[in-house]
Amino acid sequence: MPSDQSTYCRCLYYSANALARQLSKLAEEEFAPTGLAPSYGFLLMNVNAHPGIQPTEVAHHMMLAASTVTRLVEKLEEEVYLTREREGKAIHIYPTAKSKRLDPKIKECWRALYARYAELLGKEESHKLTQDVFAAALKLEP
Amino acid sequence: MPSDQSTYCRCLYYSANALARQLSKLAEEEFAPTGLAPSYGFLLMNVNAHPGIQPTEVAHHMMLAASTVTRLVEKLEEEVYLTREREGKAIHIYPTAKSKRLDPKIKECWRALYARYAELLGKEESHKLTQDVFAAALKLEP
DNA sequence: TTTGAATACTTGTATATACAAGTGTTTGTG
DNA sequence: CACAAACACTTGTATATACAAGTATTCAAA
Repeated sequence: MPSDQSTYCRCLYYSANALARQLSKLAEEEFAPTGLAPSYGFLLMNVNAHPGIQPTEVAHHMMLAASTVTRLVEKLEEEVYLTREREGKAIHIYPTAKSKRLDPKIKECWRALYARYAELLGKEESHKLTQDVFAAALKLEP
Repeated sequence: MPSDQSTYCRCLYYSANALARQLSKLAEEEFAPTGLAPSYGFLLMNVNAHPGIQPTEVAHHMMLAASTVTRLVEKLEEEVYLTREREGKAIHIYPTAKSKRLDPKIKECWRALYARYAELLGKEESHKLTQDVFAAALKLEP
């Protein structure tokens, strides 16, 4: 219940973080059936769709730092959702059977998440907002 | 350099988080002259503007969990930017001279941050985006 | 008036994320 | 060829944030 007349509402840094936090909460709830936090789910989808993908590519796709991807992949490897294979200086990431088996459920959760915020924000509005927000994120990239 | 054709760009959870991360990076840079991370700066502005404010109110204003506010205030008290006074079950937060002295600089940094993303996103666009993003964050609040 | 519920905050613990520095590999240039 | 620069990843460390459970205070109802 933040005050609408708050000065914060005029700051994109603040607003974007607030929105991200709210959505993260929703996403965590919706991804609960997978037993994974949303970022892990997204990463698995990525690897399932592109077996052999490299951490750097994943980092670019997800707009995360390379070190963050290392950490995520590490955990998912521990839990046998994927494997890493070194090839020279490069690493290739492959999904395991466990990961492939989970893929439909992840996608289901993803759709449920979409349905959830589309319901709260309006279908058209949420679609437009997603585009605008994504475009802005791209423009701010270093 | 995320692929524009990425599936991610259609997910608001993902896009909002990406935007928030980029803006946090900008904000950290712009707030560097204050010696504070952006959240601390915003909190101080809040307390400077509302001496005696309670943590709960701050949490509402900033859309943060109460425990997060406790943590932020704790640090700022250690560094003598503010003081806490208990009154029954309530706590009141007051700025110190140090905090009041810093206030203009914080506001300057805030303006610089605004100028920075307005330049990158376009003035009108960033203004509109801020409104839309804030409105969405409000709608998603529990 | 006692007691149970609500309120306001704190504490323990966990997570996602990043930066900077480190390691190992490849590539290009003198 | 040798060696420096560039690349791809990992590791150490730090931060913001949250949830759940805990403490202390106030309020309401029997």
